[in-house]
Amino acid sequence: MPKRADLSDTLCPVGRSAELLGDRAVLLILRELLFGRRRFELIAANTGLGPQLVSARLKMLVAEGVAERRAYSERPLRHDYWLTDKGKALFDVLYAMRNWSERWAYEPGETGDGPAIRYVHRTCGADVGTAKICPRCGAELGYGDLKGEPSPALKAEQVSRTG
Amino acid sequence: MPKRADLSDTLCPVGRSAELLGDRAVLLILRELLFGRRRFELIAANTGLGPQLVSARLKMLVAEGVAERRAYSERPLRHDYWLTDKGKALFDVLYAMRNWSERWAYEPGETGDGPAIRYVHRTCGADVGTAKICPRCGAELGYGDLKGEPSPALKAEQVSRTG
DNA sequence: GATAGTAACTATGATAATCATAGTGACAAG
DNA sequence: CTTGTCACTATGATTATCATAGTTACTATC
Repeated sequence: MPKRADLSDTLCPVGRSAELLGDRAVLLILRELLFGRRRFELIAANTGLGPQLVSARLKMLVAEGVAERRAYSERPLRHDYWLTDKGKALFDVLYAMRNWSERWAYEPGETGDGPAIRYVHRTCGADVGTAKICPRCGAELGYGDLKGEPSPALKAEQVSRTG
Repeated sequence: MPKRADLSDTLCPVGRSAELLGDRAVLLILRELLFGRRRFELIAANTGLGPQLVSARLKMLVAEGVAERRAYSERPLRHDYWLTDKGKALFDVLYAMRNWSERWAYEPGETGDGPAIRYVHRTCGADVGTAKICPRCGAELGYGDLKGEPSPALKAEQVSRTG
């Protein structure tokens, strides 16, 4: 490829975020970080991305202020990656993607019985389905408000990736 | 590049949609289609993408059932592209991207005074800001419910692209 | 104290996606 | 019959991505 066209100077808000989010590797890494998987090797294993690509994208996310690199051990020196507030706010985007997929991206019965991931509202316990606001208590649903439970089939897939 | 890793068989809903949406060109084309710009040349001009890429992505969107190719003129034969219901449902994702950008992706004052795009709820007239549900009437906000008004600066940018 | 293990990366070469630019086909208008 | 429009396709250079292997720095085990 040639150098990718630069949209970072467009004023369009979709164009701006597309510069960051219009990249499979970035989306997959964000998924891992949002699920609380912070370690390099775990991210690489779960996403199936090569270490070089993971490394490059994590550097980019740090440079963009979306993630933060922290030492979690001094001896031996080890680092992991945490989302900043700017990064946590991307939950809404990935949640919208998840909702779209649950509705449109599976063949009937492909995920077993229910959704691929069941989300429960932490504060009231309701299964939110694919709603944007909690169907029981009406609260908005953002980062940290939901507890995700993968279906047995998805859980099996995740285990097979991490070994 | 090598063949891009295929995620279309993953059960993870984010992974599945990432296969489609983790691509700058796709996001930009969807933006155009959601804004009602259906003609090939207009899409190419507004996105800044080359015709080959636009052509390839539109074919893919049609193959995925996200868009539809229709003849809008018989003589001369001319085609344009319309979103299907599956495509219209992606509004939620792009709207979440827009909301994130409005909050996190601009320097202070960069868009002038207000947001880069002001959204008004069609049925009640409220300026929704960056809310997920209408702050006045409480309705959920989906495809077709909002009227977007670009800021003067963004409008100028759009005009400069299309000539 | 030499070997094996762990975690976070970096290096290398092959492959293919992207870009810039130019060109095509079918028709309409002047 | 030349120019213009619109939806594309063709070509070659560039470069991002993948697969695989290697590196660094330390710990744990034999």
